[in-house]
Amino acid sequence: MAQSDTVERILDVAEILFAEKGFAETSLRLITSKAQVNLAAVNYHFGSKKSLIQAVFARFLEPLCTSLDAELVRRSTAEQPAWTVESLLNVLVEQTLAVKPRSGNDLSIFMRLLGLAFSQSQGHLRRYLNDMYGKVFHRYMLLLREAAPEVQPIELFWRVHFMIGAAAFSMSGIKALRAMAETEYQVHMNTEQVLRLMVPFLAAGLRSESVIDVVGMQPVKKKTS
Amino acid sequence: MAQSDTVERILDVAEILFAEKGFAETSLRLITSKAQVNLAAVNYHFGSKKSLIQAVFARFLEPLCTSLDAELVRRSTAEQPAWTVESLLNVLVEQTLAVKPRSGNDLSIFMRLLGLAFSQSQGHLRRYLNDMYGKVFHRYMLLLREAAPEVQPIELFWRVHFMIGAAAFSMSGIKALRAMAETEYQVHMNTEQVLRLMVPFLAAGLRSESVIDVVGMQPVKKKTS
DNA sequence: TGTACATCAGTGAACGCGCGTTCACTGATGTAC
DNA sequence: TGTACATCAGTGAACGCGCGTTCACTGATGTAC
Repeated sequence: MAQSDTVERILDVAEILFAEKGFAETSLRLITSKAQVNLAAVNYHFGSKKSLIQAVFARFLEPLCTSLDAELVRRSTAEQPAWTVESLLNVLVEQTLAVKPRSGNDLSIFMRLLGLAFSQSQGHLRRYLNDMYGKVFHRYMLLLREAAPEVQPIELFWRVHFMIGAAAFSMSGIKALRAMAETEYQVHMNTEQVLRLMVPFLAAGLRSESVIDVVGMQPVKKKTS
Repeated sequence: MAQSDTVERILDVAEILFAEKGFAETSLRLITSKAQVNLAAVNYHFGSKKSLIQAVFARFLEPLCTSLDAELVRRSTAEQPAWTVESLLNVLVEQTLAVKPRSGNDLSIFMRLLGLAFSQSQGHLRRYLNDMYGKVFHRYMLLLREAAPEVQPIELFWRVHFMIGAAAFSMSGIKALRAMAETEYQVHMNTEQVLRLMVPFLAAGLRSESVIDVVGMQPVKKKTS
């Protein structure tokens, strides 16, 4: 066995199984047996199960965030038409699609993992992702805010999370949903097409008229007042 | 101890803990010790951990689905203005809010549980929920289709799932998200306000202009051709 | 009214199991002299 | 070129632990005669 082909094999299998079953429900024994690797190898190479989870995320988020960040900077400094909500959504879709081709792994695995990162209560993971990729997310949020100045920042904050939810959820269940759509409407769609279907839905939602003043909010009380 | 006050105590505690930590991460030992109840009592009263999970859902979904269904029927048969996308979303929000006041439990617990139901891979739970509450969901889908006739059925199918995702995801992470919003914008919002914030976002997305012809689809090939 | 039995909520202790992790060890490869 | 040692990926077996579940049992209450 060539040097440390083991590490890749563990990551490949772990990625698929985590996406399929979640973190707590996927045991190291299952991962290592499917990867045809010794049980102790995970702790040898990664140190712990937690670190393995982080490594799985790093492997696909690192290139995505790097290239997304570069593209945001490039098109912001170039003399180009200003960002619109649509163009911001589109650049996200394009960069996600561009990162995809590693092994035979499907785009939907990435999306499902992203969804899990938020919904499973892995505190360590949320902290890790925020430390590593918070900067890109923040830049994206700023651009989005400029592109939709009529929406109040806090409402935009929530809308972005509605958007993440729509994406993570649909993508995470995309296999089952596609099957349902096929039997019911006799039409086949791939993951990329579903992703593109999301753009106008989300753009319209993000730009829709503000209701935050109707809903009402209380300012946070200061501790010393 | 009066007869079977135990059952309620277990459900109360389980509901909170499941919402907080997820199903796999919440042990029966933790539930029974917090409920000050014997460990074996869960299996005595519910039969298994799976059944306890289902019982937790049944206790709050049963009244919600019953009253939602009744309200849909009532307003469909009454001589009322036809359903709009907004009024359909609003009736869902209203019925959810109306069910809330049982013990001191927060609305966000219900919402977080709903989110978990989709995102944790509990196959038995998804099957159970579909069996019990699939009928109401189907009725709701039909009304939505009538309210947005300009959107092609298959695109509406996907958009409804974008919508479910947005709701399930934001609600399942609502505690963390609210904390972020508070530190960043110095504004406190409760679950009800977030829920109402979702309505215009989703309505605009659902009604947005169709792009399905641009995205392109292949008709499903018949097996014999 | 008194006795024998049935029912049933609840208990305490133990069961076997699968988990993440640890550790002493192997065996191949590289390096120093 | 040969020997001694270091490095390091990988291994096999065991560790202790917490888990869901089981089971024989208790003790209070209800019922039949």
